[in-house]
Amino acid sequence: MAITIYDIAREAKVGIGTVSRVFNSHPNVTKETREKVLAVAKRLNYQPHVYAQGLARQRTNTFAAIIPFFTNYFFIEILQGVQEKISSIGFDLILHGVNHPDEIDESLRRSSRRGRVDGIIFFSMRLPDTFAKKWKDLEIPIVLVDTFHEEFDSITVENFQGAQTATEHLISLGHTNIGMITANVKSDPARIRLEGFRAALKKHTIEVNERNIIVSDVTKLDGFSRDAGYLAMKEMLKLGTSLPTAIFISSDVQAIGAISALREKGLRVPDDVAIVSFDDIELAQHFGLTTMRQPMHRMGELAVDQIVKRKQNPSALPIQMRFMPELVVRQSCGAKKISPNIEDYVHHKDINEVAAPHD
Amino acid sequence: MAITIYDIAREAKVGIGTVSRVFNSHPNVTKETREKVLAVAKRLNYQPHVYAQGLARQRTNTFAAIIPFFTNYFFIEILQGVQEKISSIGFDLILHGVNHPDEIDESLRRSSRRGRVDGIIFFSMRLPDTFAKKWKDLEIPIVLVDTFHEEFDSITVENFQGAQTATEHLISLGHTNIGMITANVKSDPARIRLEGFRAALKKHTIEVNERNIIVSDVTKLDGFSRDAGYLAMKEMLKLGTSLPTAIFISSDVQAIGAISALREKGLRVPDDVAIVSFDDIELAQHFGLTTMRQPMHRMGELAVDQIVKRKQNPSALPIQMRFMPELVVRQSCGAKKISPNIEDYVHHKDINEVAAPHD
DNA sequence: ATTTTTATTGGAAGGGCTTCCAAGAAGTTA
DNA sequence: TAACTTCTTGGAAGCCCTTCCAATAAAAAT
Repeated sequence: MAITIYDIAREAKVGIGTVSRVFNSHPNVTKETREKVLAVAKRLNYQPHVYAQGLARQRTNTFAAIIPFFTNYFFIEILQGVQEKISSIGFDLILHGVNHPDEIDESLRRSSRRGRVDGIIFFSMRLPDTFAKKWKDLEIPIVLVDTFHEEFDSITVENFQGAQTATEHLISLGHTNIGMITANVKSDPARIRLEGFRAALKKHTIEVNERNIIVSDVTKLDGFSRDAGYLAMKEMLKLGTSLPTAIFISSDVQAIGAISALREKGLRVPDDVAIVSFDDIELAQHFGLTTMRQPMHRMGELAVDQIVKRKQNPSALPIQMRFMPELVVRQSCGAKKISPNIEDYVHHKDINEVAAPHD
Repeated sequence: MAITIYDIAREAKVGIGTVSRVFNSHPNVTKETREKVLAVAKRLNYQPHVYAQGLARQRTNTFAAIIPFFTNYFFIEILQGVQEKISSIGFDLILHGVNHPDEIDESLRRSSRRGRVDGIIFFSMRLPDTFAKKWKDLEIPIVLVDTFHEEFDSITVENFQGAQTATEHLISLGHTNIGMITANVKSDPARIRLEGFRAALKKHTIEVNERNIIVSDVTKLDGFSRDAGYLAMKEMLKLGTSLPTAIFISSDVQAIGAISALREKGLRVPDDVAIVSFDDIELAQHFGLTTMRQPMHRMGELAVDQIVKRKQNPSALPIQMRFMPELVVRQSCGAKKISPNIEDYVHHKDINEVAAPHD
């Protein structure tokens, strides 16, 4: 049924080796032979069999991405970078969404099956120790994004510095009663951002009021979710009149949830409470969030680059790439805009009114 | 290096056929042999080679999803359903993000390479005619989601009815000066929703004022984007005092953009302009959008089911599944809330309020 | 005890490609 | 012209499985 190189070889009156060489751009094929073969291949509508190639070549031209399932826009934006880069080098992407921590092992196992993929990009979750131990036996490169393990290549963001910058921005706006809402500190980024927050206050000799720090104990997505943000803010609102005038929130999605909670109480952002968050997902713009931008798209691209490099040089020492997040000033922090450009203005209103049109 | 069934056969002192049978749960293997083989396999940490299996079995246990690249949350929510279902049946998912219409052909070609995938799920875009013609030569099942072609299985939503329901909801609230913002009518859903809108007005003998209809000519994502919605509303605002008091917008993302434009002019939703949109992406909740819900997650799952069925019965007539979208009443339409409890609104209400999509 | 049936097993063939080796053709050099 | 290189080519072997067939062993029936 399907056309194979044998069919082509027969029709073109050449050997299968020659046909193969033509398709692999091997230099030692005369122009005439090449053209003859290509003509026949085209006529028969030949398509190489990817699995047969994979088996013979001992590689798959496929990478796997293991991602905590995309309820979270942060991952999607990274994934975009991954996808674009991957298809630009002619590879395929196998996607593993992990809905529950238990599935991590299963995903890793499936992906690390011999000959399944040529590399794994592992996102945000803590790499299980069991895997780290076994890994040396496999020959598959793996790169971590938004998570860290000293034995592997990783691409992360300077969470500490970023948190510090965010907090200092609030300080620079004159706030002294500053709080923080953090995701579950079982997650490294959450924990480190909290440390950065503390450090910033300390640096400016502002006393840390522990009651101003709400640590989420939500486990789903490690608390990097709107719900978690909403709940945390509800909790913080119990502070009543001593509510902080400014809050650093460990992610944009949480900030969005937190804003909902504030709105419920009739509090306005930034007038009553100034907010700075982290990530700069696309939505941050809608909500006018001042936030620490992570170059997510770029991180995705780099992950692919790095895995390719790692394949070429498996024994090099693990590389750690860290990005410095960038402060993006919008409206939620209440900073004066130097240039009131329209786009930002648009979203300013959303924060206060549109999302809850009526109550 | 890598362990093969030959290694296991040797160690376990059995034949390779027996080893294979053990792993394929073939019934005719004695318990002792099976256990012996499994023990050795475990000891050697055997992993079957997926490509070799694929080659021998003539199938891949992999599906491809071809998706307009996910700037649009609508797709992501469908993709979640797809992913969950796919991994629940032990298959893998190859993801093709299409950033530009030109890439559609390339993606289809790659996916339809012999032996690459066992099925294709194709989203939202118009299937190229060239492919439709060639398709019969391939033996790969394909199912369309959110797009239609009479020769293929498809899963869509009743856009006409949905648009009509949405519009009638506005009519039922007493509006008579009703407008519509639609995405690019090159997209079928956009066009059909417009037709439904017209039909609803006609049915209630409200004259259609063409100036109240803004058709986006944005090509990116066929105008199903925030920017497109923003621009369209800017356009509509030129109507000045004769601005419609209610607007049906062909998607949630556009509605979000449109609301921004309204806010800019100091207009409030729903007080000044009532809005109903379409999709019910997760964000709709946040913006309090009254919208027509599409069961996206479910559509994703069904797509997988259907492709499995189609594999079993390739010659059956194409099946067309259509969901009736459901009106979800929130705030943007100005309808009275039954329970003004804002907490419910933020988190739980929508979930309980809306029945599961019917089959 | 003998024949028939059924359960288990080994391993060749085959799936479609790449790659290596050997051989023949063509081109160089002296 | 002879001896040596360099190109080009065909096809066997190998990648790792599944599956089928034939063979053997065990169980059942006579």
